[in-house]
Amino acid sequence: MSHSSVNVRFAPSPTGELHLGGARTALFNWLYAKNQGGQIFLRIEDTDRTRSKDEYTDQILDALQWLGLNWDEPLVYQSNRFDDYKVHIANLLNSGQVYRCFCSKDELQSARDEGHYQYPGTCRNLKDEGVKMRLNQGIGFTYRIRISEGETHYNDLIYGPITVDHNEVDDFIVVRSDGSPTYNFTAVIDDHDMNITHVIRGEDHISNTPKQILLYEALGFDVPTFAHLPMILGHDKKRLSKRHGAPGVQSYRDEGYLPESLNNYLALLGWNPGTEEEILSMDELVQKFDLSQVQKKGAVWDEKKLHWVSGQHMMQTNTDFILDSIRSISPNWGKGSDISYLISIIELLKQRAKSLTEFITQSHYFFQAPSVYDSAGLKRGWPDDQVNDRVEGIKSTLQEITIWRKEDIETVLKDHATEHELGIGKIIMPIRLAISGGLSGPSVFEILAHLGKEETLNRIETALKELPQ
RNA sequence: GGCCCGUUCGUCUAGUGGUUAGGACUCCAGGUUUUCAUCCUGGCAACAGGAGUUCGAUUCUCCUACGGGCUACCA
Repeated sequence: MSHSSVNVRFAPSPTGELHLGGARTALFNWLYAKNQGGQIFLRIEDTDRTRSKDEYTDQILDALQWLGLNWDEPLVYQSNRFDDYKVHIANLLNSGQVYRCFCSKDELQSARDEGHYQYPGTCRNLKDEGVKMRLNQGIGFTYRIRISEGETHYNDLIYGPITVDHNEVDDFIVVRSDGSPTYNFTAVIDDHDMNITHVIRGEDHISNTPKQILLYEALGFDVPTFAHLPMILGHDKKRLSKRHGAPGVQSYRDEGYLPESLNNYLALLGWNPGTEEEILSMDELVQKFDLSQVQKKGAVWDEKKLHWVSGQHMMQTNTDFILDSIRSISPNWGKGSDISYLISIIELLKQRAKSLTEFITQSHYFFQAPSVYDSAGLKRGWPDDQVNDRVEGIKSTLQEITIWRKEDIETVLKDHATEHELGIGKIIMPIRLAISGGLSGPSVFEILAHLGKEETLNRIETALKELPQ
């Protein structure tokens, strides 16, 4: 393994399902790793034992798998690493870089309530006897890092140079009174132990970064390179959350979006390939991805554009694959029909279905006669019983067709129109209504050919009986 | 309150010390289509504000405003 190889990680905490922001972070990490020929690791940040749940871990892994963001081994759980953290704490305590703080949560909270936002340093310089006394009294304590004066700066791959004065960095807690390590502490140790070279994460971590750098230095570790990604926003420009009705990644799968579409749109949110291309395959994304093209500004999530991206991908997607994908979200779709029939239906709908669910909702009439007729459609296409006479004529014409294929049907119906001096629309609209229940869809001639002569005539017969309503 | 970050059409974005400030989504109008969708053509629509630097600033600097993030014994 060469020294310059890139290692990145995605480190979700299993306190909820994978949401869009997390997916975007995962994607950018993954794209960067693949682009650089590096590796991407996954770390489950489950140090908060009360909020972490295994079912969320499962959901997150499932979502990542669905997105195709496969990760390298090993998969790291922070909850398995508590012993490692303890060793480092002991060392830091010995060297005096960390000290025990006996202040209670309530004390600290009330100080904050009074407007003192920073830790007042109450226990910073306790003498050994003072510490010993409190320990003997059984007073609970946390460990805090001792931050010295100065400033810390680093060069963010996306935001550029960032400097923070240590006055702004509290002696923050690294180990809680229950003995569990906090995020900033575990993240540093893990990123070091996992050989992470590039930390790519959300912009909400910018202000954690100086704290972590200070910890890297205290522990004598090399500091990795940081890159912070802008947030994904809701329409109110606030960070996207459940409040915006932003669901987990799985619901996009259930809504019928292909992973490639979601990835493509997610990539476009805060990044562009430097050209005006917008529809990109995973391979193209990997090839063109570049952190220096990443935006600093938060980006508003736009469902409509996702839908458009999805439609573009759908047109380019292999039909067999679409069939498999439809079946994966709706196993019973087209059950009982030949695969070749389903394939031809997908071909017909491919240009108009922008998601897998739209294939399903737009294909009902290929499998069963319409049970209701669209009312707006009836107004236009079958307003009164004059239409019935017309349709009777069309029906007889269709009945005479011997070879039931699209071309012949088309010819016959067009001839019928000419013969009776009717606009072709006058013929097609009622027929479309009769066979599909609505006024939109692929070529009527195609639909008739697919349904077969008998089924077509049956549906027309039914419509003649029931319409006009 | 403090600190950090940001600000080009409604949204995603391109862009340069001198451009008719470009593209995409959405929306609207027209064309193609038997319908819908696709596709094509056209249209609406932006440099947050104020100073400064400069012959000239959307572009560089500063200030203000606005927005976001952090300020937890969450991650």
